[in-house]
Parts: sequence; C-alpha cells; structure tokens
Amino acid sequence: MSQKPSIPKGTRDFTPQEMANRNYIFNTIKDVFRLYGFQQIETPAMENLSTLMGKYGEEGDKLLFKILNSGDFAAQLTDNELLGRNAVKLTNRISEKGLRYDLTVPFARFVVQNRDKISFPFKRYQIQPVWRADRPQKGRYREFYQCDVDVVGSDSLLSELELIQIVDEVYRRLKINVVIKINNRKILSGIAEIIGEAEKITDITVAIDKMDKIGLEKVNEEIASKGISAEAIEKLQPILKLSGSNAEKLEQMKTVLAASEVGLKGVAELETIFGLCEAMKVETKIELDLTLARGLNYYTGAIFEVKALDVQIGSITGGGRYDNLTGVFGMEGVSGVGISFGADRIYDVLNQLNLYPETSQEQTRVLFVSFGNAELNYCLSWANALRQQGINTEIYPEPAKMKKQMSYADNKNIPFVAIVGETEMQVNKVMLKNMKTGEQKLTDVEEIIQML
RNA sequence: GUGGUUAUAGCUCAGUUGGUUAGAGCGUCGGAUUGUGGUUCCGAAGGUCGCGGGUUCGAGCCCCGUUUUCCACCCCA
Repeated sequence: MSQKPSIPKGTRDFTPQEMANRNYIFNTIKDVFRLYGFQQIETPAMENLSTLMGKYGEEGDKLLFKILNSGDFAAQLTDNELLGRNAVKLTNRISEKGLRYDLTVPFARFVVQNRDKISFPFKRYQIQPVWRADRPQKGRYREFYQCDVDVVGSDSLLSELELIQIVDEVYRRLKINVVIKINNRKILSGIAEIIGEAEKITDITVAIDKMDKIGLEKVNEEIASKGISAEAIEKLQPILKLSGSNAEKLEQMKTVLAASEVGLKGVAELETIFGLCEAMKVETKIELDLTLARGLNYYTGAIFEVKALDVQIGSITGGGRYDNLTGVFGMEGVSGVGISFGADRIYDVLNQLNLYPETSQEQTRVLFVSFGNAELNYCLSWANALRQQGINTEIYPEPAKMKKQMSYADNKNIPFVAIVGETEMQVNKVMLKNMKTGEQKLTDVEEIIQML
C-alpha cells in the first residue's frame, strides 16, 4: 500500500485509555496546586532563541530544538557563511525561535514582561510540554510535560514549606512512595569556600551529584580531573562521608562550616525548613543529602529532588530556590522558589505499579442501540434528557447489527446499554441492560435517571 | 554528541547452516445466532521482512550505509 507513517524520535501518541490515566495525574496535581492558591498560566510553545540561549549552559544550548525561519531563509546568507560550515553561526542566521526547554525560564520572562499585571508574591502553576533534543532512553523523552509550581517575589522559607507540603500531598493522593531529598546551595558554596576552591563550585557539585551512581572513589577521581588540589579533596572527604540523622548531619556541618558565613546560613535555612515540616506533620520522609547538587546553576538556596522508592527511574520531581532568575531579563532582586513534577515519569511509575483508580477508565455511562432509523430518531430526545442530567450518553449512530453495537459498548466499557426496538417505542420505554450483571428491564426516562 | 542494541501482518512475536509459495496468537471483518456483548466454533482479509545499496545461482537470514527502538554515558523531569 503506502509507506508506514511515523512520529519523530522520542515523541509518543496517547490513546483514549492512556489519556484517561494521564489526566488522572494532571488533575491530581492541579487540585493540590489550587489547594495552596496557585494560579495557572501558559506561555507559548516557542520562544525567541535570545530568551532561551545561554540559560541552561553549553549543554542546554545544544539540546534546544530550533525553528527554521520562515520564508527564504537562505537568501540573505553570504557564500562565506555557507562555506564556513560553522553550525553555531549559521544557526543564528537562519533560526530565531526555539521550542521551550523548561517552564522556568519562560516563566521568568513572563514575570518580567507582565510585572504590571502581577502582584507579588506571585504564585503560579504551569502544566505544559517542553522539548529537549537529547537521545531518548528510559524515562527520557524528547517531548514531555512538566508541572511547575513557583512562588516569586518572596524569600520567605514558608514557600519552601508549602512546596514540600504540596509534594507530600500529591504523592499521597497518587499513592506513590517517595523520599524527598533536600540540600542547600549555600552549604555547597560554603564547602567550596572552606576547601579553597570557590570558583570550582560547579565542577565540584556536578561530580558529587553522581555519588549515588558511581561511588566515592570515582567522584574523587572526577573532582581531581577538574584540577582541584589533593589537599582540597582531602578536606572534602568528611563531608562526602557524612552520616546520621538530618539533625546530626546539620550539627556536623556547623563545625565543618564554622568559618563560612554562607555555609552557616545554608545550615540555618535547612534547620528552619526541617522545623516547619515537623510542626506541619509532613509525612513523607525528608532526607538531607549533601550530594544532591542538580545541574542547573541558577539555584541559590534550597534544592529539592523527589525519588520514587518502588521503581527505579530518575527523579520524578525537582526544584529549588533561585534568587535572581529574572535578573537576566533586566528585573533584579526578585527571589523565587519552585518545583517541577515530571508528569511523564510519574506516568511511567504509575504504569509499572498499576496504581490507577478503576473509575478513571469509565467514560460513557449509557449507550443507546437501535434496530432501525425510526428507533434512532426516538433515541435522540432520550439521550438529550439524560445528558441534561449530567449522564454521559452515547447513541450508536447507525442501526448496525446487534452484535456490532453490543461489542462497541463492551469494548468501551460502557456499563449500561439502552436497547430500542419497535416494541419499546410502542410503550414509550427502552430496554435497559446492565452489562456487568446481564440483567435488563423495561424502563422510562425518569427511572433511568434515578438508576444512574 | 559517544558506545551498544532492535526492526518480520494493526499489535506481540516465531522463522533451522542462506534454498521453492514467510507462519502463529491477539485484534479486525464475515458466518454459526434477521431483538442482545464479554465464552465457544468456522471462515476471510491483511506483508516491498524499516529503507537504500552490496555479496550470491538464490537473502527475512551475510556485509555496508541510513532511519528507528531500547539501554548506558554526557546531561536531565
């Protein structure tokens, strides 16, 4: 016949069944966001490249999907530019838009651009797809949804608390066992300061972030390969090997960081947050993890990451405090804190554990089936009456064979079928059949409405 | 971007050292059953073996390229 159609690498279609499951996730998350007074915004799928470029590091720039300029983009190019084969320069000349890479940077742009319409602190949530041109693998897609919640315009640690409470509530509702890992960028800065490698902070954090995966020795190797002195690495060891309860860890950190003002501030912040969580009886386990660094270098305070305990997959939620995100867009001094739920990974987790409530599949409550065109017409007003009562109702649109119509109901998991033939029409009733039990009885409109 | 892996019917997969006309289950459609689905029985349709090139008398099978799948690294939700 024809060649098979396909979709781009790392993207997916979602069937009605899958969408029912996904909406269960989105709705759960949304409900909790609203419960805390967050308001929804949306931003365009595409942003100007000038907004996106340079915000995610060199790696991020490579992973941006760029959109070719419309029209004859080649007309203005000089032969030199073409023959130079410089991908970066050429890109700048033929592309000025890109698909968003996350929701945080577009949000920062949004805040700066709409500051006249916003009152601070601004609590927003945003649930939209983002795109990354990296290679797909387990739990990693090129198009995926993020569910962001952020508070900007306040540096109160109560915001951190709220976000933790939201995480706690969302995963309780979804019935996923998780652990919240928490750290503080100020502590990491303090550490770099103490060991005398303040400017290598990024390299150090990227390396110790891998502690879980590659172990202490390899982390040390990687740090050494970045040109950090053996002496500094030696000083780092007690920190990497830190153990005990959260409180014990913090006590130890106080002595280690005694000479670092920033470091101590980070410790104090975490103490406050732990105290608040305890007072508010947050049930989810919260674990201080000094190896938690996270790649994004715009975090300045608390850093969060949530991992599922029963499924091996990357983090399913992450975020942190950023003091000056809007600064790059010319609006200084706005502090924000936010987290992002990775809907697609949550979806994978729920699929693996099969944790969907049964009702999420069922959509249509009753299907009208009929034997002829006269019966079909007769159904129309019945269906209307049911719909007015809020009952999801369908009419099989043609008088096909009974078997065909009944199978349709069966396949769609429709619990009730209203059968209409001549005899039913004569007495102004329908034969209502319960598809689970097989029972059926002659009923009129009022009766159906009551039964359903 | 690096390394490995995968691709056969709508879906899940068989297919012998390279040998005639590529199979099964599920699904779809039709029938057994002209007013009754989910069970059962019978039958049918459905394939450029991802795509392009090469080796060979002969390729689903071997070789090269390319795309795709999945996995690891980098990075990340």
